[in-house]
Amino acid sequence: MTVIKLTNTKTRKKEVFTPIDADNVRMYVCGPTVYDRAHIGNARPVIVFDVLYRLLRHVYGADHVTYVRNFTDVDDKINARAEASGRSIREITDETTQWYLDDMRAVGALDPNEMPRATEYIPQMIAMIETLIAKGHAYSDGAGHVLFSVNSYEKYGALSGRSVDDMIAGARVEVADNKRDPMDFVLWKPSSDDQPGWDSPWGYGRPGWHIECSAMSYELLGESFDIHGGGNDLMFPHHENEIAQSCCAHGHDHDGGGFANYWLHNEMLQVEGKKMSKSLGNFFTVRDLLDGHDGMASVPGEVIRFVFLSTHYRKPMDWTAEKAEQAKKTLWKWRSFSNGVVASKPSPEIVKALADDLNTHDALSELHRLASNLDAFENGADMPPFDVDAAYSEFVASANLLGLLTPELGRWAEEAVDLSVFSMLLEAYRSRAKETKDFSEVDSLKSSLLAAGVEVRMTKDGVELDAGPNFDASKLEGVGIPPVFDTWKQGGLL
RNA sequence: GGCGAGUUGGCGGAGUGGUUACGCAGCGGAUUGCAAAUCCGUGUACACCAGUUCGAUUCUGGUACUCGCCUCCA
Repeated sequence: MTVIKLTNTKTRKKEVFTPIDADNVRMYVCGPTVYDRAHIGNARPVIVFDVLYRLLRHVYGADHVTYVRNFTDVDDKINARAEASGRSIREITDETTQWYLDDMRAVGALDPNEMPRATEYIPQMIAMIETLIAKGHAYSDGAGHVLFSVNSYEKYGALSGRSVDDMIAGARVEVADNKRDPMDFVLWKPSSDDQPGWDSPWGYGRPGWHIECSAMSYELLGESFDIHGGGNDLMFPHHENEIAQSCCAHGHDHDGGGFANYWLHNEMLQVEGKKMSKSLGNFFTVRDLLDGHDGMASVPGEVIRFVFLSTHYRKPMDWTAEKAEQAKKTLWKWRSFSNGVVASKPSPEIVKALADDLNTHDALSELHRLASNLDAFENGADMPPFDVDAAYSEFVASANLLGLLTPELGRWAEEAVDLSVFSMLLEAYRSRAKETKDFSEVDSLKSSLLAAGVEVRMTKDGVELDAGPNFDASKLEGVGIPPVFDTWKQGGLL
């Protein structure tokens, strides 16, 4: 069995991963609040944990992993969006949820096994809040709010390495009259008539932010499970609060045990070296990239995925157009010679790289090695004999483990372009030039083709033209086909 | 102010107590009418200052700089 090592935020160390139950490895990842299109930063945890999901399925078996990623469909940002647009909340959350699924599938993310919506787990949240009150970890302020008492949980702050005293000293906490401690956070809050709400023991209201993940993970994965993931911006307060709620609700208020054993956090994403923000004009959504935006060419989902995988998940990642361009060229080439190959088993080296704390970059390096080996073979390099078919199959299987070179993501590279007219013309010019030694016509046509993104290869056997990754058919419109060409064609000279 | 991360060759980006990362770009050669593609060869990097060590880019301490979180933004 492959040994997987993961960096656990809880211990700040890379640890050997041992599941609670190898027959059912359980992972929970915090999903989106559905009020708008996912920006490219949102895609990072999705891709990172998708790779982990694929690795776990590879190691423990596809039917022995349960991956849960929620949709937060009750939130004040959604309320604000509904009010501003005049549309209903449900309309907005349904639409945004579908967008999210479409966009994440477009970057090659498998659907998790469960995708619970927060609003379908309100009774479970209320039950958990009642338990917390009964155990003395939460209190009602009598005005419709229920708050979690951070002082009732001595390990509060352990995940993010903060103490309650430090944070209060930081003076960034909101002071409110109804809190026993400034760090106490809301489990339940009252709703007005025009806000979404549910009846509860504390009146008509809605849940606070953190309780949903505690309630849904408990419901779907149990009191204890293996992995909990998310962006590192969620470490505090969201994950800290989840831990406090869950541990206290399930009798682990003194040891901090139970709940998730391994906490994984991905680093943030930047764009061209800067934090993505609307004011800098470098803010864009996954859909913007997929469809093309602001005059920029569209970026295939597979290319987005490749770029993300080229940086380790615990390091800040910089999205640049340059990286996307390089990734596109690489994938184009890999696709061109692996087209139609049936995947077998991934290379042990790829599995090893991923098992070492998801070293996706190292896995890509290994993929490069496998690819260049095949490439060298294709080009007739002098090399020791090997099982060529097996090598192709292993290459594709290895890429598949990373979610690359899958059939679903291949459409962008499959546009068949008929360039036969141009290759015949080029061939004709060339044979004539060989007689006359005047290559100007050949060179002129060649430059036009190159400018349009066509790969031109002339060998002694003939001319070969292929549309490259940046092929632009419109640039070929101006290339003249001389009338004599038709004559040749009709005369059977070509 | 508190917590945390990072600083690697032209660029991107892994990794390691002593030996080649890898990719892209570059350079030389083969090949080509010229190219492209491909093949062969090529670069000796690890912020700074101390310390530990036979030996540190890799461990320890410090300095500088960058960045993230502490604002229901992944």
